[in-house]
Amino acid sequence: MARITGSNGARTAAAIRRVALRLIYRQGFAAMNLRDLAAQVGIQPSSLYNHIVSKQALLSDLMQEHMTALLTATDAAVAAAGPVLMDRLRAFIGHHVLYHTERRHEVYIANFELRALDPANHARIVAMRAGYEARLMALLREGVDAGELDIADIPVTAFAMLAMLTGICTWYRPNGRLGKAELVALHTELALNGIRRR
Amino acid sequence: MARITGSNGARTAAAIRRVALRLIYRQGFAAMNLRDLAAQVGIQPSSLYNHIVSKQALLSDLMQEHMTALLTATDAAVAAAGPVLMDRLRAFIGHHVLYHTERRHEVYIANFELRALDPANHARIVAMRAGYEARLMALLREGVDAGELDIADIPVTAFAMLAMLTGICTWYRPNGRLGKAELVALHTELALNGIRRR
Amino acid sequence: MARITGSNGARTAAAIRRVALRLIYRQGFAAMNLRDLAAQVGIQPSSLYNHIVSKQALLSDLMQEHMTALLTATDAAVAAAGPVLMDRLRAFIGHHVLYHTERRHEVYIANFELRALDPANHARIVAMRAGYEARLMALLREGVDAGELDIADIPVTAFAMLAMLTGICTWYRPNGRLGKAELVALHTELALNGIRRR
Amino acid sequence: MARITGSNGARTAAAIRRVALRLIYRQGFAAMNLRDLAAQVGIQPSSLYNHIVSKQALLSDLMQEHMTALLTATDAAVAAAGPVLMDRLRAFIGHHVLYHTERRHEVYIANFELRALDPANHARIVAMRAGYEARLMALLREGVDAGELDIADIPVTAFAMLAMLTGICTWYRPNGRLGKAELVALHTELALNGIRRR
DNA sequence: TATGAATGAGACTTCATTCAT
DNA sequence: TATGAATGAAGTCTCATTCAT
Repeated sequence: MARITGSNGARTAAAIRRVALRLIYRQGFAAMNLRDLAAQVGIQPSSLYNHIVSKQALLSDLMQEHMTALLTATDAAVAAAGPVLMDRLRAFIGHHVLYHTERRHEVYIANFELRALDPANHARIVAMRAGYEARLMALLREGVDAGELDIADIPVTAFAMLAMLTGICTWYRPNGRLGKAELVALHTELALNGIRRR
Repeated sequence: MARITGSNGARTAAAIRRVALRLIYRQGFAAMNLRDLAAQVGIQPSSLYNHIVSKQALLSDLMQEHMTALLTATDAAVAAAGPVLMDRLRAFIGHHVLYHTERRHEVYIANFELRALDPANHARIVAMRAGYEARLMALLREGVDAGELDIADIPVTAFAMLAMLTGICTWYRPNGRLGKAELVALHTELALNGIRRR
Repeated sequence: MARITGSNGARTAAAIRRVALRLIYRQGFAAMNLRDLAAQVGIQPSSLYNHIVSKQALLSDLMQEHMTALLTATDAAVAAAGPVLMDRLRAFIGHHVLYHTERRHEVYIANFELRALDPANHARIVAMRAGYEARLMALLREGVDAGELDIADIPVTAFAMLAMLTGICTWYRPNGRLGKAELVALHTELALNGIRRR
Repeated sequence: MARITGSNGARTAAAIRRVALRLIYRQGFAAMNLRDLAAQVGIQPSSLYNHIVSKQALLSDLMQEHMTALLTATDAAVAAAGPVLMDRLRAFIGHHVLYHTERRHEVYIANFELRALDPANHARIVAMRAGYEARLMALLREGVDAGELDIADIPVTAFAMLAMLTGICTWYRPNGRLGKAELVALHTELALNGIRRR
């Protein structure tokens, strides 16, 4: 009967986010319904509203948290790689691959549920996404300027690289044939081979 | 309001498919509703059912038609490229890029609405998709066996290439900065550079 | 190609009535739909309207034809029984049982779909039904007056007899355990035993 | 429009069942719609689903409750009649008549909406109904074996008796010409006269 | 914080019917 | 006489959300 003060609420909120990520990933935001979400959390639908403002706000929060975390973690990984350009580019790619296997639900949602956001939220998330793409484009430009990369069109190349690297989260399964290290190695080579000056 | 005298069933059916592709592409299948579809076609919602069996069957039909067309057109393009392996691989890539710019609605839907299919339809479409991937993998294997390609993991590479090339249809707009020929050239190089023996 | 002039239409109309009786009997008037009716007749739903005025009119026609036929046949059977009261009563009962096994679809519908009729049709059919009940009540009264029957309440007894005898069409099946003659004999005794002076 | 403060779930559920019985009795299950049901209960159609699973489940529940109540009450009435066979038979008949006047909506529905049940529910209700018929047949057999009844065919006679006694609920009105006691007396005599050894 | 009951909007779909051909 | 295509009304049911308790 005694409730662990101050902990149940937070635990419920966390469960809601966790289950929501899974459901939106599997079914899509529009197809996910709050009944199922509540049921899998173990509460009644009306109780969700003690933890979320609305279905739309839940999506927007999940996306924003994800984008913030992605940008922060990416910057840290690149910064930790030191000053050498190719090290930083490898760090970006490696981190992207790892992040996209470890948090593929968030990633998938952030990529494919943008259209479900209402205009205000949409603008905010798209801006953060553009920031991520801009970081890659800056690295590519640096490499071109330094004569280490051979790239005909930086934006198209950046999009192509991101599409390739992001595609992982549509088929990756944690217990699949390949380990994370192998995935990182394979994709780093595929990506860099495509652009390295030779 | 006004009934179009001499209205043509085939024309209506085609309009339904055309509008449905656009709406599903923009909003997603779950978020699209038949009211809007009917309105944009210029008929009443109930009239849709003179041409479709159900919303689900409409999706499944659109996907199946697309996959059939894609496989047929791909096979023709590759066959037309002659016997040389690298010509056929270039033909596959080039055709993929062109097809994915010209029919990006169908492509996008076929890639991202699989989860909206009911189990029977899902299995059917996934099998056709696997056929498409198998065609690329066969070309890659041929190239490896002939010593022209250097590929560490054929399935992963095939998925990566397809993800990269398919990504185009998420950002391509018909009147954008780049023409189709440039897109084809850029992506062919990016893809082949990643795997060519050097 | 050559059509048997003047016969197809009539044949279709007859088929509609035949199928309608079966469907209404099985599913009820409200649950029967014209799509199924048309399909079982082998035409398109819109073609039904070359033969019927409306779903409601079809029901009303079927009922009215049935009631007319029932009244006519009953009168003939009773008249053929000669002048003796008990012969006429037996004729009424026997005819009722036979008719209710042979045309149980019509009978069932006429008894249980009255509420589906619109007011005008309802009044017409109820009046004919009352005529049928009145014929039985007249026979019972004659029997009471002649001292051959012992009946406490003629209307209630008439209703009870009719309910009992009509009940047959809820369970009778043409190839069942009992033949028609046995059914007639059994029910005649049950009915008469209940009211015969002793 | 006004929301009834402190509204009571149990009360609403009971109202739904009460109104549903009346509407199904009057119009038939297929012709009854949930809009009308909700309106007569005083709630919105969607609110019905806080209390029922589906229209079909509502019907099935109503029937099942009725059959359970009928069987229980019948067994109690017969048991209370003591050991004498004819007393028990009279108790069965008398109870049937009373029950069929007092709960004629339920009775009528249980008799004439069987076809509206889906297969699983249909089988369940038909089995309970067969149990009721079996109770009467057992009494009749006992009477025949004891030499008190003269019955040519027990099943047919049971069906005929039940049809006769059940017919009451098609015409009985609470404030009609006859009181319940008279109805019981009249029908008991009609039924027993038909089968009593003489 | 959790819930049961209610809501209004709207979803897909069915239906009887019409009408030009 | 038959049909394909259209219609408007209506049907059951789902959904996100609210609110008193």
